[in-house]
Parts: sequence; structure tokens; C-alpha cells
Amino acid sequence: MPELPEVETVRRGLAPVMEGAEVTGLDCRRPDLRFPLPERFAERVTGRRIVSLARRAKYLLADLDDGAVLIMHLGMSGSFRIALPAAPGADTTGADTTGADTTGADGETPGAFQYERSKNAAHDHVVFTLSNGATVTYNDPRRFGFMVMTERAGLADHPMMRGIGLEPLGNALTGAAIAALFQDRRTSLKAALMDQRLIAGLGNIYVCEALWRARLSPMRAAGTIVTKTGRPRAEAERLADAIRDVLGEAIEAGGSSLRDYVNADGELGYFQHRFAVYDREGEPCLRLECAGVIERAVQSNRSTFFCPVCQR
DNA sequence: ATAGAGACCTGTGTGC
DNA sequence: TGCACACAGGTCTCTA
Repeated sequence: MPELPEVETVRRGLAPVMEGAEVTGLDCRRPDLRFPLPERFAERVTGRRIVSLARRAKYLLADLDDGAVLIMHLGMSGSFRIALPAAPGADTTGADTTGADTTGADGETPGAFQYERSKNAAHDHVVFTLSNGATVTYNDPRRFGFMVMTERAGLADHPMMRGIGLEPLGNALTGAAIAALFQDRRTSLKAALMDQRLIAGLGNIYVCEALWRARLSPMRAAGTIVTKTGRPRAEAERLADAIRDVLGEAIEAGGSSLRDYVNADGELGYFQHRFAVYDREGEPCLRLECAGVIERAVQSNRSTFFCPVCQR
């Protein structure tokens, strides 16, 4: 499920609750995620204070106060849910054993969609109990996600961090940067943008959306948006702008909720209502004065959605 | 070195 | 209603 905007949304939801808190308990209910949970995971984390919660590509990185780092990935279907401690005076009617429901103790998101349906607690694999009374539960039906531990000192050289490409938010992603990465590549733009070693954090949805915004065909060879001398063509500049724009807008919208994605506060993202091409096969292209109809193709075993008329 | 297919696992939607 | 099948936000591994 989660691409960069969803992971960043999760991070922003978790950070206020987790940063500065001590882990007072760790319940590993199901250790066989994509990779087995670390040896002695509970002992290594319990009693530690979470110094910061950061993101790199689609990874969440929790810095602990003993120099360890918890690397977490949501895979396709992972999510975190926060359960805040019951407010004084509030009655605790419901079952609180699952910790799956976020009580809207913060009445400060009135416009947000509250996600009432509780997740299947059978897929609650890891539960953090924090010194501030909050509970943070990791739920992942498909178990493609994982949690592993390493040391802060060697983090950059960790196999999961080494080789990760450019962060697409901020100023680093320019037409020139894309030109340098894509020069001479004969693979498709779709595959190049999906390659986490080049640009980090894009996934199937936002690659499709960015290519539509840049009016570039997903099938076009990546190297063709670069001049022979390695300068960015106008297409490379358009692509850089499109990526930054679509990711920024998606983060602003709280990510995209397909199926069961919710942020850590149990709220749905709403960027899915702004998809121009993703999952819109057979529907009209949204570009004014384009008469195209969105098509679906398969590239590298993944669905690609695009407008064959205005994306060249 | 690089690109595509398959694998991992569960849930959901569709069509017969 | 039941069943089979396709497909899903990721990425690692194997094969050409």
C-alpha cells in the first residue's frame, strides 16, 4: 500500500506520540513478518526512549536512546494505529483489549474522516506500550512489512539503506538530477521511476500520476528525456516538477486510501479522489482538450495507467 | 550489469 | 450461494 506520502503521513501521526516516550512494553504477537522480528526484540526495545522518528524512502526509522535504530517498513498492507490513554472522566465502555480503535480523544480533527471499522485484530502483530500511556499497534494482513534493528553508527551502510536513491521532496530533485540518473538508460520511464536506487519513495500510484502530469508515456525509454550531452530536456524538468507536486499534494491530503489504508490516527487519506489515471481504465483523460481514454497496461508485472493520447 | 517474471501472503471483487 | 480467478500501495530473488 504505502508509498512515500502514506509513510510520511504515518510518520507525522506517530511522531507526536512516540518521540520522547519510553517503550514500557512490547508485545510481539506474530514474529514471522517478511523477515523474522529481531532476536530478543522485546528486551532490546523495552525501557528504551524513542529519540526521534524519521523517514527514509518508504522506511520509518526510530532512533532509540541507546544508539539502536528500529527500521520499519509497511510493505503493501501495513499500518499503525494509536490508542491514546482514556481521558480522565471518560468512561471506558468498550473492549480495550485489542487496542485497535483510536478514540478520538483529540477533538481537534473535526473535518477528518473517522475510521470506525476496527481492523482485524488477528493481524495486530506488534504492540508498543509507551510511558505516556499510548499504545501503538502494527497491523499487517499480508505481512510483507517488517521491523529490524541496527545501530545508528552503521545505519548508512545497512543493506536496506545503502543504495537508496534521491529523496524526491525538497530541492534535490531537479531536471538536472533526473538527467544524471536517467542518462543512457534504455529501460522504461515507469521502471526507472519505480527503481528505488534512483529515486526513493515512488510506487505504482505516484509514478503513474507523475508521468501523466508530465505528459510522458510510461513506455518511453528513460534516457530519451536527456540530451546526448547529459543535459535535462524539457521533459526532465516537467517530470521533476510533476513528482514534487504530486507527492507534496498527496502528503497534504494525508496520503491515498485504497482498501484499508488509514493513517495512525485512524483517518482516511483523501488523495485517491484526485487520481488522474490510477485505476481509471476506460475513463476519460482529465486533461482539458484531450479526448483520450485512460488505458491499463502491464509493465514489470505491475499495472500502469496512462493516457495514450497526451502522454508521449 | 540489467530487465522481467515469480515469490512472498491475505483479502476483496468479479464473473460464472 | 459457492467457487475460481484476477488483482492489490513493495521488494527480494531467480532467470535470461
